[in-house]
Amino acid sequence: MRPRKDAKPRLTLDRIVAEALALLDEEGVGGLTMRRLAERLDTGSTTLYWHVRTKEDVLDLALDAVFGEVPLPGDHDDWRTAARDLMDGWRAALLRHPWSATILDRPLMGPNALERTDFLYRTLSGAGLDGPQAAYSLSNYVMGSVIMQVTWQRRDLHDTDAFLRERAASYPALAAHGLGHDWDATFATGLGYLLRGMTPGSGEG
Amino acid sequence: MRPRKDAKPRLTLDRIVAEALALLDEEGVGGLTMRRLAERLDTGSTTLYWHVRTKEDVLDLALDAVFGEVPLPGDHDDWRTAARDLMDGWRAALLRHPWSATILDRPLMGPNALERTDFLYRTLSGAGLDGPQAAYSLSNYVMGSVIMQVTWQRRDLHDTDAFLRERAASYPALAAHGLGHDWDATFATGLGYLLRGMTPGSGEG
DNA sequence: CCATTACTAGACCATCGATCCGGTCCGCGT
DNA sequence: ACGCGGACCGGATCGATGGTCTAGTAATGG
Repeated sequence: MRPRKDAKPRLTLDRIVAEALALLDEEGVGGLTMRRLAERLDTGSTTLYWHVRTKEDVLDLALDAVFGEVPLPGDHDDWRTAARDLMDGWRAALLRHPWSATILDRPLMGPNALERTDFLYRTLSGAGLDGPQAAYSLSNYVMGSVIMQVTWQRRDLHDTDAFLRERAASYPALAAHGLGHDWDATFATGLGYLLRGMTPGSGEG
Repeated sequence: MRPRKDAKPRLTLDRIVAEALALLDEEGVGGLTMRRLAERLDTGSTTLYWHVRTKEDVLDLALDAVFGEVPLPGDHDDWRTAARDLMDGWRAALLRHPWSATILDRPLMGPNALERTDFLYRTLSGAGLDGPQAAYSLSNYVMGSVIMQVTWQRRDLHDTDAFLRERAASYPALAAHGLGHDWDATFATGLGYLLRGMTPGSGEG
């Protein structure tokens, strides 16, 4: 009836990545297996390996797709505003896909990540700073903040705080303050410290 | 002749953790399997599960052992010096065991980690700062810095820089500067910015 | 019409974390 | 002195995974 058999749309790398992202969003890193991914794409697991060399490739591609969601700041006269916008967007994208925080221990060599890193380099170098040093400072801070936030938000804070209160003798400060707090405010404050500390001209430490 | 049969010393949790740490140091996270760990302890894999609930427990214990290597700073009149010492030791211990950086995406609830976190809380709170906020800012920065350093140092920078130079048109700043740089200096500089920004009295952002 | 390329799938392999079940050794109460 | 129960041990095994082998089928260009 239809011009082609309508059962299966063509399998493409884009479809694989999109489905992997959906699966990761729904079930996290542990839920992504090549079999389940193939099943959701209505194909066999072997077929995936025609488009992809290893599962690591899938993760790399999915992670770079997350970076693709980060908007590149427009033109700013203030480099600090541009950097802050980029870091805020960077963090927001990673937090939208919490699984991504747990696989950040891999080189970010995808085109989306590279494009944003290059933008960061250009912005900071253009302001008279040591580009790599300033860029690493900022992005390291973002990565660490996201990883820690995702890690601790996964826990049931009620149980954790109770655990700490039982050991108040050993950990008085932790028991007193608890572990929950305003992640957004902490991130913004620390980012502000870093940006304020970077003064063009004294580029190197 | 000997009081007991000398073949096998008793298997204890401490021996398991110590051997796991050695195995991780030698072969990384991928090299740690329950079978191989048992083999090195001259026992069967099943036996490990009498002392340990899951493999995750082994990783948690090994990671906390790494934190145990971090020296607690002595008494300082300057809270900034104390915090800097702790963060430097924290970073050094993680870098001594690069595998640890890749499993930092888990709650640090071991006694060694908690003891140091509590020390950090106390130091910062005692200085009139918002303890949790300041502590998270600092430790997030340390975690991110270590993870990124380990991640990028694993790569062959020569190949990576060549890869970038081939794409200099797309990533001009990256191609110009390359990715290698002085990790220690970058870390120290950024940590200085964070510490300088934390002014007691204006504890909250 | 055919052959080459793009693509698909089922069976299969080695390995992993974890468990079942059947043992062995040691300390303690009697 | 004894024996009994819990601490401890290990071979076989389970279900699942990442990845490959082999054998195909659909489309395309000569």
